[in-house]
Amino acid sequence: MNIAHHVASLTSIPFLTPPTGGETVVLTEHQRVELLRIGLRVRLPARMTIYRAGSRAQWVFAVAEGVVKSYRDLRNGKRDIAAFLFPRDLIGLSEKGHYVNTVQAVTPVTLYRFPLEDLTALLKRDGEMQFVFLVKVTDALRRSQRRTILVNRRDAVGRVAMFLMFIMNNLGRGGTDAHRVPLPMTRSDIAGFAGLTLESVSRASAELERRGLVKFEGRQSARILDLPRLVRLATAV
Amino acid sequence: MNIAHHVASLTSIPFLTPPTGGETVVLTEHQRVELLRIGLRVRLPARMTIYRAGSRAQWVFAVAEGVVKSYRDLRNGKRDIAAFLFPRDLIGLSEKGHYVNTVQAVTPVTLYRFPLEDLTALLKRDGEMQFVFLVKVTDALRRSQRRTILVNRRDAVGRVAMFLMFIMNNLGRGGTDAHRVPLPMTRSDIAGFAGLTLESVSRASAELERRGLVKFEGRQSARILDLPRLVRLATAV
DNA sequence: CGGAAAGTTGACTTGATTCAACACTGGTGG
DNA sequence: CCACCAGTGTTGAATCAAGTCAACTTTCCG
Repeated sequence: MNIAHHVASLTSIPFLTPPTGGETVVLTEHQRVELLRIGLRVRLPARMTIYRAGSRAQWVFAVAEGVVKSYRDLRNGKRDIAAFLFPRDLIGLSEKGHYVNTVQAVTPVTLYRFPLEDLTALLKRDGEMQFVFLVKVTDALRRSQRRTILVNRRDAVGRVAMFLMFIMNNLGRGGTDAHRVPLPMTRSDIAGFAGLTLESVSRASAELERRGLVKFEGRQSARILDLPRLVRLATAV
Repeated sequence: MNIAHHVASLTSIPFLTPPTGGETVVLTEHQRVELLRIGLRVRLPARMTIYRAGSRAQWVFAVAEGVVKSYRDLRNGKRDIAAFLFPRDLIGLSEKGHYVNTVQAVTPVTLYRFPLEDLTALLKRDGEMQFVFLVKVTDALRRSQRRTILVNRRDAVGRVAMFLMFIMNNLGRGGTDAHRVPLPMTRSDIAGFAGLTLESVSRASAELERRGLVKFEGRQSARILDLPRLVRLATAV
């Protein structure tokens, strides 16, 4: 696989409707080269911590392959999953020079690592490229808001349905089987993301299966049996 | 008041720790002028809708004065408050050319309105200015994530405490009385933001008052009586 | 002053959490 | 190769806090 490929394919939903509609590849060949000059490709095994909350923020990462989780451990012992990150997502959110979340590989991952200073310098120089990043962060903001809607729901079954839709929208491009949803994260991670306990996720999953909407195949994957009804349930709020 | 002042004072927490630490004014005189050339100052009364979810996204706004709420009406009749926006915040989040939330003035507001096309063109030309916007959106993302933590909490009292801290952090610069928290929004808005019902907000507020942490003075303002304990309660999660 | 909107309070319901016991899975070493 | 073990997930019963429904009060504004 071409090393440059994934950096090249940073895509996003622009502010302005693109002529074609939908997603677009937005980096030029030249920009790709510029990014690779300052970036380093890194491969990490599953479960590896990429950085910890509070540590000095030196890099921004772009996910090329795999799934990553971003979380915070709360005082009450719970773990709030701030986001799951997929190929083409950026990681490295910091505040006053320190990362705000801990980020960990869920699956084996390939990342591109950019020194923060070099990247900001490059972005300031190249307005078009920076715009790609701006759009990307805007997209992350939208997703964060959508997640809050998910967490605001009262019913566990609806939240899990919404979570499944969320994964489909992010890993759906897998191409193979449109009705198979990979679930590389643990139930505990799902619970943290959906604002539920692990037990509630388990019960809600069982309920979805009982209703014939979804079939869980092993713990790493689910099959959507009745997409329309699942969608209605997920958007019922 | 100088018309240019508020646009000029778009501030943010940069990726890189600024030399002085804390917030910084980041636009130069030249950039201010450029922005004002494409921007229009708008004053709106309280309750005025600035734009509706789903409508064509033509503008980006910067809040100069006042408080604004961004929300979505959900199918189940509830209203999810995505964010409260304060002076220096940007509004205009869109997806595929359409606004995702409805935005409404909570108090009388002054806004600067920028045509989306002109603004994007300007940003692409001026990498330094775009960086200010990038940082600002990054900041919004952080706040959105923090809000999710708030909503994830189980206890209503803690959520209201967290909400009060949130307002203090955003309107605290009012200067006058550090222990007075203005609450221009309705209880219903607070409920929507905190993921509670209006009744629960009412009861939680009463509880905070009973515990001697806060005194509600009318419905538009609260007085913090025991900040340390309130902070501990708000960060207990 | 009057009416509508906003907020409060109370009684009851509900569904997720909690606590606890049990089942499954994948990897390790005897 | 199998037995064991720890990590992960499931299921059940009881609890409890926020939601719901309803009556009432206060405030705001014409």
